[in-house]
Amino acid sequence: MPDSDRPVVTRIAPSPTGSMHIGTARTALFNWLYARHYGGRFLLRIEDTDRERSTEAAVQVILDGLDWLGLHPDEPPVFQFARAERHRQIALELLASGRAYRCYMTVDELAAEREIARAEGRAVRSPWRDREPTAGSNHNLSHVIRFRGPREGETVVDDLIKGPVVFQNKELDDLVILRSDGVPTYNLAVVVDDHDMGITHVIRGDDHLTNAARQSVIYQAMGWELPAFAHVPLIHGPDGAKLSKRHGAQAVGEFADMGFLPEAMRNYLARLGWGHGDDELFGDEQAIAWFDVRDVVKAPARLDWNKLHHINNHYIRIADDERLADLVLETLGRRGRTPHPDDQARLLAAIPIVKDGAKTIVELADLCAFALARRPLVLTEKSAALLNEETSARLGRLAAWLGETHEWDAPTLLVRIREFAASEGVGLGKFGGPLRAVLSGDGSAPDLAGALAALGRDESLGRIEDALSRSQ
RNA sequence: GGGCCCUUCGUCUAUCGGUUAGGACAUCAGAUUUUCAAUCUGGGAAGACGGGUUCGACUCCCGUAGGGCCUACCA
Repeated sequence: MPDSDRPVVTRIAPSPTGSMHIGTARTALFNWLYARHYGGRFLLRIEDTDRERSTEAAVQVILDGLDWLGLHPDEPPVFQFARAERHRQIALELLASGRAYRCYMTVDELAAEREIARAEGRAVRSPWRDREPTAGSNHNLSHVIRFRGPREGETVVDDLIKGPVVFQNKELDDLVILRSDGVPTYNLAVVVDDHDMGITHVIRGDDHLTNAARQSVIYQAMGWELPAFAHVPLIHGPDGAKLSKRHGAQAVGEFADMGFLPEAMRNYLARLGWGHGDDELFGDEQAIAWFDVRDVVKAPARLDWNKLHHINNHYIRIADDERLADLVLETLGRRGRTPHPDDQARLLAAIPIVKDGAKTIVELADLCAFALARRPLVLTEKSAALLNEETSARLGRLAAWLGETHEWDAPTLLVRIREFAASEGVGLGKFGGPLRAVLSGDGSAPDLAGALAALGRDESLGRIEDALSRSQ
């Protein structure tokens, strides 16, 4: 149940300062699931008030990332910086009502105070908080506007995941809400935007838990209704440390390039830090029906590549082959491979027989390589070594035997191969290796009958012929 | 330093005072087998530590240890 009568509105609010972290993706997923569960709206806000670090390219990365994941916001994104005037207005309102004050501390003074405050184990204090306003005389001097936070009592963040978290107000410092250059800061902008956008549930990273207290007092000063807060734990690397580049990947785009399917990512990410009994593999409909932020686990979760691979494999198995073929071609294209007109057809024949073993699209592409190779195939040294007088002769007889096969499909071919083995008085092991070698060039072909079926009669027999004529 | 959060198999989790502590991934063993994989069967594997409360604690309370977040005119 939502906590108020207002229709649920959630949002993901990333800052465009680089890549889109997988943790951000999971937070977006949780927001999306929660909104969908209650038939509410899921919004996107780009927090670009840091003019130094925000870039347009990074905005695109976020848009692309959410799009790829299939988490489509219900409204066009709100750009925070574009709303700076509104934020400034609120800052001035706070100033007028005495809930904020001008602070003229210099950078050096602030640094000194910070040091003392730390030594004394208390929050930073500005001497300007209690100074009488001097009728605008020195407003031209460089200064910031600080929020005048309460010094007494406590602020309770009633977090949906962590439960009630109590902060002593005296521990909270008077945060800057308007910089000396007139640009609003994050903590002010978030409150104003979340209020204006009608956000009912702020579901965000654990790292904002303390901010929730600071922001709560601003909501109160403005007389605005507080949203419900839910702080989800961060995602850590396999070693328990904060997820970073050295763990293999941390950006959504990297997972896409590695060949993970978006639906697999959604399933995995949903399962990471949240669960519904013993259910492991489930689709969006089920996730939406089952999801509740209150069930999100309190502890940070580690990224587990094995499980991600396993889930991805599951979704590759049930994925449409044409879609997989397109994805394989895309992957191959990124590697600089020149496409051929019949690639699509060859892939559609090969994918069904190899997809079960593919953990990623990149692996799937590798497994399909044998089907895409063009005649005459170049045999690796290892493959060529499998062809001697005896095996070549046998392959020749096999080719002739297969040539008489009318039904060119895997089950029939398997029977034919077995019959051939019997007629030769040997086991499949005697010619399986050489056959695989000439069919694939590098011995990477899958199941023999399947490979023959995927390649088709002409291509299969042609490859055998090519190899035999060359080894002579 | 201060404030706050967290702690069940290697990993993700179930349990929400009474269970042989369950499942999944990984792992190990066996089966199958034309390489690899896949598949099937089976096994091992956990309540950080120390105190309470209780007839009874993984579940509640306190402490310790360890990990994390915040402590910016970043978000």
